[in-house]
Amino acid sequence: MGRIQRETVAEKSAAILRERILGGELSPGTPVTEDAVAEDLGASRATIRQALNTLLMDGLLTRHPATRVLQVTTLSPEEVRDIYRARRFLELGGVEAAAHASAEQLERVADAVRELEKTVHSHDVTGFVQADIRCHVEVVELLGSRHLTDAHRHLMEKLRLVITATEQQEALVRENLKERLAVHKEFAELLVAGEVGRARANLAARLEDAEEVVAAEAAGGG
Amino acid sequence: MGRIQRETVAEKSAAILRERILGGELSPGTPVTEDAVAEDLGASRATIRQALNTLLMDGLLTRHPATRVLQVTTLSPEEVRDIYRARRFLELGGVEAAAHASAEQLERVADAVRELEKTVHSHDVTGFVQADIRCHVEVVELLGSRHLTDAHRHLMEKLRLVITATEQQEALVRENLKERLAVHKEFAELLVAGEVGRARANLAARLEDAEEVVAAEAAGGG
Amino acid sequence: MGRIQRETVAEKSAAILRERILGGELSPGTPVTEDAVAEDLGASRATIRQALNTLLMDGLLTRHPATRVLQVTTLSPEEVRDIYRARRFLELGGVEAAAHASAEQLERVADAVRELEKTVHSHDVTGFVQADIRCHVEVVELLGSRHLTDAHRHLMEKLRLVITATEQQEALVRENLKERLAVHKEFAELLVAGEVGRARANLAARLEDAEEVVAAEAAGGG
Amino acid sequence: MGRIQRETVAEKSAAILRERILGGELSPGTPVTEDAVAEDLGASRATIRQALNTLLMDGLLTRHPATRVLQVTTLSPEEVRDIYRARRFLELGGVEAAAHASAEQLERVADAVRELEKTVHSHDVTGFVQADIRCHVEVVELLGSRHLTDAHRHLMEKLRLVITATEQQEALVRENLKERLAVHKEFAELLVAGEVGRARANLAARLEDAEEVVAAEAAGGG
DNA sequence: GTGGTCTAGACCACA
DNA sequence: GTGGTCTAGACCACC
Repeated sequence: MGRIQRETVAEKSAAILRERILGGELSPGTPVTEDAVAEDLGASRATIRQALNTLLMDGLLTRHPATRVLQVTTLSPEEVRDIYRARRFLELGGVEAAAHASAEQLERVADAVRELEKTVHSHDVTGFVQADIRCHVEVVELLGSRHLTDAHRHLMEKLRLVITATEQQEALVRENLKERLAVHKEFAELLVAGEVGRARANLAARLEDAEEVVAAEAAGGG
Repeated sequence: MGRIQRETVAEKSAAILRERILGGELSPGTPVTEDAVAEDLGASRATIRQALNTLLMDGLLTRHPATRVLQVTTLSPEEVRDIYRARRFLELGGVEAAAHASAEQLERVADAVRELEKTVHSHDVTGFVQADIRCHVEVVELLGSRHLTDAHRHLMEKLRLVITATEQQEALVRENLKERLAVHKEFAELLVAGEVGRARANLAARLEDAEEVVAAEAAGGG
Repeated sequence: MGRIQRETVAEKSAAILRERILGGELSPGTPVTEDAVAEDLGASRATIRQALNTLLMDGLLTRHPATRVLQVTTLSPEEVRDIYRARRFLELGGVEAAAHASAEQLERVADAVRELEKTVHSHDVTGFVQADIRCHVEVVELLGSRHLTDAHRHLMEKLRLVITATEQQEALVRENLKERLAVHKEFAELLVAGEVGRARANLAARLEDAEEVVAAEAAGGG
Repeated sequence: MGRIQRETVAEKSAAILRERILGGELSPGTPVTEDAVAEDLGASRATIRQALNTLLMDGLLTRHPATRVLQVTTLSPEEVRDIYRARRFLELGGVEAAAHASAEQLERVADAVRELEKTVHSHDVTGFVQADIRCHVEVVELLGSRHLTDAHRHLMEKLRLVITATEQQEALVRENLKERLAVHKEFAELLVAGEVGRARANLAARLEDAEEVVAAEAAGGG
């Protein structure tokens, strides 16, 4: 725990930019030039280049084919739906796997939900979103493959591009926070109780709703 | 039509190195230093750095924790099994999805098998391996999500690290080439016929066998 | 070994256009405008301009004096005869030089003929034309000056403008492929045997025949 | 004759630079950057780029393989000898062709020599060099192929890279101007008289001498 | 509509 | 930091 963590300037830069993008500070479509970033972060262009490359491969940045200029990725509705198809497959697969999961594994899902509950009580919307994500991640963990959870984490990150915290959405979220918590709790209970079919239905319904909201957002923003 | 596409020196370098690694020219554990590669490929260190970073993120290179020197990734048996868990999930999921797939989609799987057949007739072992991979890729395509097929492609590439074409293996492969083709053909027929259950069993058995072989190889090589 | 080499978009564009012209895809007289090419190849006008300039200086494109529009060069019969005068001088000079050439050099000519033989056996007409050209190039190589071989290569390329692979010609070529091979083989043997006079006569006759055919073609096509 | 000749800025720029290089104003090895030239000549970089490209293809500029920076070409002694091999072949071939040349054609050679004589009388060294070149060009003209004379002109231009007017050379040239004129006159007379063999010897001797001088110069300069 | 010219801005690579 | 490379978008001139 007390271990020193070396982190290169490039990695730090990438992390900062990632946060800015996913936090909505840099909205989709914004051009991102090496020079500007280098000056802004006070690093050399070569270093920034590396950082941008990381984000490019993560899909957070996209290169304009002609000008080669980088810009914050704009997710098309079609791509959002593709991601949801993938999520559905991975997460529902996780639910299915719950039937053979150890009690310890299931407990981690339940724990994620409890964490979600805390954020509701403290009216912490940002925390809610993170905890919500963790709830989904833990379900995929049930599949027992690091490679699959990595792929899933990647999908979730990409989605954050479009779920950027607009004020309206925040307000909207606040409205139904409790409602959503209830659904999550029900889901966790079903899972622990071994009621795979009903847990599956619960999750599927949630994903379907979310897909529509996010796809609409992507269509509107694009 | 004849659209031109640019490829930077860094991309070219990465592609060359990737081919060397996956082709077994650079075997797992081989240290890879910026200087050496830079001189070898006739590019500057900064450029090579970028290329190596790409491969690092692809998992083809690993950084030695102590010396920070890059080396060709050595897959542990445990990691091989993790990859196979992921493959099993994705590919068997693809089989399941075949029930709702269009005739056109199923045709692509059948086509991949036909291509495999050709390589057997022309005794093209290298081609066989590639066609074999394509057979599996096409099954995952049935899931209809680019993100999932990308993830799968990534897994397959990593596996090539350990399935490197040793002469012994080639000989071994030659032995049972026809046998393996027969299994593939049966699989394709079952899939097209809508016999999901039996197709699933066919594929599951193949994956299980392969996992044991590859995991053993990884244990031996490491 | 695996040294990387860069190729600019302009160079790539020039190469593509050259191939289209020499391959007969763009026939003599066809107008070539910057805009059209730029859009077709997906490059900017400035870049394409550079590529077109290269081809202009190579003589593959000609600028219409009035409209200043570029068009694929149409070789006049007179120009064809000029080229053949030059070829005759260079190639017959090469034959003369064979008297003082090393065995190794002569072997390269013989090798070119052997390559020609292969293409006949495999009924590869395209390959035949290329190998035929190489036979002539190797003779000029005997002169031992890179500048002369460059000039010769340039002539051969220009001729390809009018020897474009029309189907009729292909058929015609197929007819006398073996016959032409025989003459080539005899030539190589004479050369290696040091029979300069007879080798000279052999080559001179071939060039004279070819000149008539090509000049007629140029007269007809123009 | 009174026709208007449009000349693009790029062409003009190329001509100016060519003159600077061949006139020794820019000596071999001097780096030539787009920016500097653009500012110097008052044209845009795109335009200059085109001009530089022309000179690059003419062999007057060379691109440093690593840095891609252009610099005035430095001729190696080996390349000088290659050029002389080519010149020997072309010019001696021209002499040979004199046997079948028209009186009018031979007259042009004689005229070139007369022009040379004038420059000697007016002590015009620069003019002497130009007239000297014309004497050689006219001989190649006897071959009757524009393509060959073009190739020859190209060789002569490249040589001017190393025959740059150093003061010492100028002095040296002044010394033997008359002597060289005498040899030229003898050559023209032999040619007109149909004494091909002796004309050939005359020219061959001159070329051999020149080759040694120039190759030595190239070795010294490099 | 085609070509010639130019500006402005960015990326790419080397050193 | 320098230099090469490329794009985008504009203006003018000519037929």
